[in-house]
Amino acid sequence: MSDKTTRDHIVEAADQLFYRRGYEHTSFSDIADAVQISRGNFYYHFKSKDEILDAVIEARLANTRKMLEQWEIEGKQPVDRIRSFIGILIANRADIKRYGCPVGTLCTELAKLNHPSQGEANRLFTLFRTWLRRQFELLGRKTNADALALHLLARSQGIATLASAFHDEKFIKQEVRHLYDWLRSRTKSATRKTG
Amino acid sequence: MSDKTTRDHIVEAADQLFYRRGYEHTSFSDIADAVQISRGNFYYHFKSKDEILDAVIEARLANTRKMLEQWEIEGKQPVDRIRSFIGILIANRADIKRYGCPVGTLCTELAKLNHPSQGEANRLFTLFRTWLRRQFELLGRKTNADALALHLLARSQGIATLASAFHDEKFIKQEVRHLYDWLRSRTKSATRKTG
DNA sequence: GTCTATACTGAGATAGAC
DNA sequence: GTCTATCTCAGTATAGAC
Repeated sequence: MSDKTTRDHIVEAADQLFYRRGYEHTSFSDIADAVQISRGNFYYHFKSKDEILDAVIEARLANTRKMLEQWEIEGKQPVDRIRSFIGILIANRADIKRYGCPVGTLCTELAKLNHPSQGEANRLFTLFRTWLRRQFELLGRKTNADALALHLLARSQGIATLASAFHDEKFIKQEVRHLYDWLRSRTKSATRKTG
Repeated sequence: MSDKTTRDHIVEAADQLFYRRGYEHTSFSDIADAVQISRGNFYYHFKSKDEILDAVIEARLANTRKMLEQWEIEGKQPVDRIRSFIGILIANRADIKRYGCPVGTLCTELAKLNHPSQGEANRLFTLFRTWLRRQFELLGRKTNADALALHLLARSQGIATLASAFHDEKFIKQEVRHLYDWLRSRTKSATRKTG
């Protein structure tokens, strides 16, 4: 565990800071303080701040893939797996209340900056979307699995945004209950509408 | 109409730019270019960039109040008024696809910056929340009117975030249909659950 | 690999002429 | 009220010693 390279430490610290303060608002000094290295030393590991961002996105993609695989192992039934997804809102509620969703807020920021790595960041959303779609397909929702996946993603994003604005954890719990209800109603053999 | 002061022009241009590029990423030069004045001239009208932000938020609050009043005049029934709210997702879909929701993205950004005007910006959310709550109360949903208001706000935010990430207007229309369905189901005398 | 020193840029902000 | 000139500072990035 302690055989992490300096590079790994930089990426880890940057990941945290980009989440909490935003990409643009995080300076090299901020990261340097966190990793306890000098500012100059960065450029041995990365050519620019943008390269750090790309490394952070890459790391998040890898971690997300691992998490999704784990959920797939733990949950035999697709419903259980989707419940795992919904569950992160509860598990991470303290962070979400303070900083919002790491995926949503990063994509939103990069969009405003018109940043070249927008596409890379959006792959995080696509990862969840594809995975959720597959679970809904396994549930027998072949025709609208993608719509259901997007719907669930959107609901989660909205919950994160409002929870952060109003600093309200109770709201997260309230909405998560509704999401579980919604999932149940989509699980019953009834072939009703998407949302 | 053309008796707008320079101050008004600054606030208007800043409003647009803060929405499209974000607050931090917008520089005085950007605003100066848009308004066609020199950078130095700003400080006759505002003491700092933060003061421009406050003026922008103030303007948005005023515009929002006007809009809500208008919806209240146009829609005799509370359901129609709530439908007006949902309708902005369609009316502004082109902007939402590119820049997300002006309220949500501003509040999210200020939260990350830990900016002193966070509270002011959040009043925009509160404005909608209170107004929606009143409409749901008029609908006879006394006990959970606030939860319904928050739920609708969250759904809208999620739609805006995903539409922006995936650059997908069709998704907005799809989800808006579901929102109208949801509203219909909350309108029937049935006293079911919130979401 | 890591450091210090430094260059360069763009940002917010001020002073003072007109 | 609006301008130009300038200040200060923080940010990214580079050079070169160790």
